[in-house]
Amino acid sequence: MKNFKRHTITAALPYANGPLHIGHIAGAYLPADTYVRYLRLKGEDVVFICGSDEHGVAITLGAKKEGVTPKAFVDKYHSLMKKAFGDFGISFDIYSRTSNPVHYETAQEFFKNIYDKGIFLEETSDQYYDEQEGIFLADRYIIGTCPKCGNPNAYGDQCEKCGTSLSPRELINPRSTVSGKTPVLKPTKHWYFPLDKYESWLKEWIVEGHKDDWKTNVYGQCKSWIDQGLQPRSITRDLDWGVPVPLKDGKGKVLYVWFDAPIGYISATKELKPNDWKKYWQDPESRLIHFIGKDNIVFHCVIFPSILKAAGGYVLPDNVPANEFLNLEGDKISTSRNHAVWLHEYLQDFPGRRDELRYMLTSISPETKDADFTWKDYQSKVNSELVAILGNFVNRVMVLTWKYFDGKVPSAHELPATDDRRKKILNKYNQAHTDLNTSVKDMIAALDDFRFRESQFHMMNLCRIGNKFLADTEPWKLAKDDMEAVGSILNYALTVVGNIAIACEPFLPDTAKNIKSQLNSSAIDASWKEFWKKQQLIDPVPQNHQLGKAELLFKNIEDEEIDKQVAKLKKPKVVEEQKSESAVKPLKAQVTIDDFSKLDIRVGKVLAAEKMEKSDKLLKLTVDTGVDQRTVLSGIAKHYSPEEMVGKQVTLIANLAPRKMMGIESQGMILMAEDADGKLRLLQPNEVVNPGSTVS
RNA sequence: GGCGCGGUAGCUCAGGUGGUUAGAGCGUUGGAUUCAUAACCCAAAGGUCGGGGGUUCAACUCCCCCCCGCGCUACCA
Repeated sequence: MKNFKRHTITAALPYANGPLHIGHIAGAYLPADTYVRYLRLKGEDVVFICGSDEHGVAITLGAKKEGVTPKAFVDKYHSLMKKAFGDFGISFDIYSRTSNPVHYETAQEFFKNIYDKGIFLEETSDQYYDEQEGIFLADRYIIGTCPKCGNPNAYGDQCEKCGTSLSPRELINPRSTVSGKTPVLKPTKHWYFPLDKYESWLKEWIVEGHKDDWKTNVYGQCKSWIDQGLQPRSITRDLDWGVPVPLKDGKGKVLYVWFDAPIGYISATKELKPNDWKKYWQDPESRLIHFIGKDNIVFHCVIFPSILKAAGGYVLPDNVPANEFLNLEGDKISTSRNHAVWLHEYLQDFPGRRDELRYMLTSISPETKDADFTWKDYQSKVNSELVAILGNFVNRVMVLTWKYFDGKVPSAHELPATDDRRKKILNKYNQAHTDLNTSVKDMIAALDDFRFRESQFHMMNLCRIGNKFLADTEPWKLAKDDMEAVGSILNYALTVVGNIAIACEPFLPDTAKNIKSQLNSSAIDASWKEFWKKQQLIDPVPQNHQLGKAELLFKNIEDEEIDKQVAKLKKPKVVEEQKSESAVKPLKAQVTIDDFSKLDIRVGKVLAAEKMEKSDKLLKLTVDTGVDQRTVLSGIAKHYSPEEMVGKQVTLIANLAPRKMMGIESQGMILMAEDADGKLRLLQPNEVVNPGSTVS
């Protein structure tokens, strides 16, 4: 690997519309924090950058639903997340936010820079504008009469009845679905970033250049994207919340959120280092690493680097160690179903147990595939690894030293004396020493390679070897007649404890501190960073040094504690205010009873059902509508199997214009309820009725 | 459906460019031990390496087909 002078480490900017859960932590922030702590311990020059991503439509909608301004909305979640990160001990050098003035300036400069180079494409088009709401309307927020078939409720992008794809301007009598008013046509200009022009460069840089050093999941995802062909991406929006487009004709427009968000890394660095931020982003000897979840791969590997490239003079990410996802008790983590372990709640329920969560999340880190967090597993990891292996080892060494030497580090005597017992001790010592140094090297090699799970395992090996060393040498037996040997053994055991205190710091910072304080190390640990340079055991505790009192590092997690957590998941709490509200869609424009009565809604019975060829979502249903039997296609394949649909009563719109999908005509539409998760459930009468019964 | 990433002991995972009895930790069982939070140490049992073909003297490792999980993408009227 190239030798870099400094490191710029970023962790994905979390979106400021909800609290953090363990999936976020395991995906990006914990690995990033572990890596950064490691770099700092090595004495590297490193900045660790993060902040809240606070722009985008989702924020404005969320704010609207809570009846607050976007600013107030993001303020709330920004401080919530910042506090949770702080409480958990993620050691950002700065946790900033994209609503900061510095960020506005930076993002605008970026835009201007690329704009001035003439790289952007500009396109002006007439778009409908809702004068009452003062907003431009996206195509699907406009309805009107279809020019082809006369359907009065065709959407701006497509008519449901005849299936023709439309543009909003073809509609007769367009209406805004937001206000119900007639929108007016206004020209609006947008800017596009020509990603396609960077295709060959991306191929060279990623497909060829990072074939071997990027993770397979990351590389594969990028290659797939690039191979599919890239297209210009619009990077501006008609919106009043965000970074204003810094051009004369950019009034009322903001930078699209994915354009401004990654620039947030740079603005945050500026905020942190106003005078020399540039070297972290522009000096080729700076190593840029993005820690993200897999949902962010293309932005960080393809789009943002292209933007950096266009801006010119910026370093590109050297690596993007993206993690897969974390599941919880066998299910996807879901905010709306409250199927999640919220970071702030964990910290409340398990005070003083930050390292336990770190340990658990690292040991199941979704580095190569989705992982599953279970509370039972958490308990087992804490009890049988942290308590039994690490905590126990440190404790028994401390207790032995106090017992035999009043807590003073005994001297190491030359042991290879004549008798066999001492020879055996020397053998065991040599064995342990070799194994320990191997583990240290393995641990550090894995850290360099972003393999944190494995690295942490090697760290724990130090404790395993330590335990074995004690069991092999049995100092408590020697105490009867060979205190010199006991002293040598404990001297070495304390050396191991000291090295563990150093080695565990990237993974378990609180534990490191705790062990150090038990070793009473404040006066002696100045040279301990040598460990990271030499990549081998150092001699951290001098003889005669007075130790502090022994204290247990970890407590066992009792069954009741995890039972409580599991129960909490099973019984989703009476959903919290803003969470449920933000999941509910806004009301559509008012209709009259006449509008409603045009619909022929009736109950039918499913006679047959089969999967559509080549489709993941569509089921082909044969429905008895009372008046006929017909074929209806429905996008419910993810939610219902063909078998369970047969015989079911369904509600359908029977007079909807037929529509061809995947080569087959659908004659009607099955009504479904969709919850916040996107989960679909059939709408049925609560008692069986005759097929053909109408709904009104 | 297309593309990408995975599918190895009960659980979490290792297994460059194919080569003797497929490994580790945790769990389980048995033993030993008492310095230690019934912890530690030793040992054993546990896998037709998702399924089926093929290439090869030899495949977990290469090729083809299929199944399952996850993600991106198209069809959800």
